[in-house]
Amino acid sequence: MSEVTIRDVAKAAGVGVGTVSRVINNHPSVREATRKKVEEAIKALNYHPHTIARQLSLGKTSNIGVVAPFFIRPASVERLRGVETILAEHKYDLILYNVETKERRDELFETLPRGDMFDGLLIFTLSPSDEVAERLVNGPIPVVLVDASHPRISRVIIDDVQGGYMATKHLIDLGHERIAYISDILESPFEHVGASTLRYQGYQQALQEAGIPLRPEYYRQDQHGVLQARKMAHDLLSLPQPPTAIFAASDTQAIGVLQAAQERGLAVPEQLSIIGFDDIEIAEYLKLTTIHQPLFTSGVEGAALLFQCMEDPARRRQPTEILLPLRLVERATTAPPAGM
Amino acid sequence: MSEVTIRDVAKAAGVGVGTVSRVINNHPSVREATRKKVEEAIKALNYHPHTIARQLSLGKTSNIGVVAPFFIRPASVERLRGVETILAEHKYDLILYNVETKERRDELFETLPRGDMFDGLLIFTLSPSDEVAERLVNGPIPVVLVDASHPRISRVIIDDVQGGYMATKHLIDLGHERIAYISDILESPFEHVGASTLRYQGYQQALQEAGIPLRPEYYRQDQHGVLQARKMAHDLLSLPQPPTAIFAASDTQAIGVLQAAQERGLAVPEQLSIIGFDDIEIAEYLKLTTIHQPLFTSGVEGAALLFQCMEDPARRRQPTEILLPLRLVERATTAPPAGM
DNA sequence: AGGAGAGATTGAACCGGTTCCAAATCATTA
DNA sequence: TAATGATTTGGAACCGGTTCAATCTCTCCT
Repeated sequence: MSEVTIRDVAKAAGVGVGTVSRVINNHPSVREATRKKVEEAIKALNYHPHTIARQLSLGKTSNIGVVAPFFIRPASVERLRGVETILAEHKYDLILYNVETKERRDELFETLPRGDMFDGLLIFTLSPSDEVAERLVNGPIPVVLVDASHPRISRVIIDDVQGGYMATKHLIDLGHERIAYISDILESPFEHVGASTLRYQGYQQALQEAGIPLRPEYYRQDQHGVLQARKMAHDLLSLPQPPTAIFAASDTQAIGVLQAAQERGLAVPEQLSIIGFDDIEIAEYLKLTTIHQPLFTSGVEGAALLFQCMEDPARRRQPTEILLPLRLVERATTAPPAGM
Repeated sequence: MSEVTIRDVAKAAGVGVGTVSRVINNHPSVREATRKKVEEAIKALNYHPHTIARQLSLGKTSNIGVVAPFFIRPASVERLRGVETILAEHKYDLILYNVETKERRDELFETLPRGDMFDGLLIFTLSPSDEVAERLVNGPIPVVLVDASHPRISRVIIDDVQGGYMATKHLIDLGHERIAYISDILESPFEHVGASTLRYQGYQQALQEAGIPLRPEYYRQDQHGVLQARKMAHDLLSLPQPPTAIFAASDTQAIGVLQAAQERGLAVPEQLSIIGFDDIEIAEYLKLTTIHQPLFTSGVEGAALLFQCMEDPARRRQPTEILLPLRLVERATTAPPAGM
């Protein structure tokens, strides 16, 4: 089918290949008559330039790569959507690398920095080790982290410690003292690295500030997911002295907590307050109180920053940090504890 | 940085480029001693083959393209996840084309069939016109449709008419007669082409079969989205004789209906039955009765079929149709109408 | 030792674009 | 009309791989 090459067009139009190339890239120095001749030949042969060949000789791909762990999670999807809007503006295509295992992550961190398939790389949520960061910095293409961090690489992040603090403080201000925290696994160097841990720090800070002692039994961790969160909530609520409020490290996990409360016939927020994190779309419908983080915006900013780095290599030397604001969104799942 | 080419390696190892190439692709006829020499040179120079150059000379990209309208919708995301599992097995990468406007769709349908960026193309939800289909069939790479249809192209689909029928029949069997249907815009030749229309046909069929007259005021359409659905539900429930059951063409829209019911203080399912379509993840948490369609599986099957077509070009001549089963999932949002 | 045949190796040609130097054409002016 | 300079144009060389025909090296056998 489309085995028509630029040389075929040149022959058909009776010109040289250079001229055809110039017409395609509408370079100014082509006489009008010639241009027309070539354009006709192109149409007649139904010629379309071969993208890969073009990329090779240009040394530019017009693709950007995105590494997204669990891109099915609502948060990743929202970010991706943000990225997409910027890419569309720049006429860039998106190569998506999903990551669901540690092995896959390592494989990608090994191969991607060569960056011969794209002109820029966006990494979501996975904070690189010093060694990987080193490779990324020295690699041929710019990299921007979104929801992940490393001092040597430009990044778009939120202050997770502050987020954890805000959520916990909100519960304390309502009068709660028995406040639990559930999250995905902190030690996992893999998923959502750091975020849960940092939020936990914020949680601890707020408690300490209020003079509320930390109770180890009020902290649970498990794989991310509604089901696991539901299980953890049940465990917490079965304690001799159950918490009056639960802070879940993500809205998805908060849904599991809501579910558990419902199953136990506990009224929310009268008997149990629940606060999430992220403010994903469905949180509004569920009337879930949560900490809003600008997910869509993080994608937009990350992509925009990446394009800046691509245009101006100098920016790569001096990593930029964009810190996005958090906001408490009070809906209907938090209230003062029973009896206040 | 990585400007090391295969010729540099050849020189360093004191062999010809052909030999280096053979080592890279571990072709058998290389003597052990030579192989070792080359491998050392590769390591010493930190050489990595240039993907794009490889693709050009091989005429193969190891990418597959996916066109997904509104890939942020939970249904698209689930499908994508299915696709991803198959790609990972085959070591293929994923180039994602999001579509949110008619212009973008047309642009993609114009440029993608050339298929020089990938070895196979998956199109979600957008049924091609005869003209586009013609181009796809004659194009250089195989194409598979998922949740979209054209007689000349292999596809993975569900029976939307039957789905509409099942949902409506369920409500009728419960005793409902005042059954409304809401959907996204039928005439839109663009989004979710056909599905809503076909489900509407199933709805009509079921009503007719039960001898229930069709009431035009019980059918509403608007852009896809929770908010729009909520508005439509309010309109329906404000009618002098409001419906006792609402069938929403997607779970997302069903959420809007749930919201409206809640706002009006209508008990679900006692005063209003609601049934959705898709069975997205959150439907379970919401206890939404719905028609389950195998979203994840559709991605898996679509990708698998595509790989078959890529391996065996003969399969392209004879388009395959894979019809996935639908299933009614009864949860807690449907019940007999009040007073039965 | 000489020769046949299998196996290993080389490097030019190719994939399909872009670029750039040199050559050709055109327009302008003396 | 010839000379001069500005525009256009042609096409070889290049991007970095793979491939294949030709050549070189071994082994093994008589």
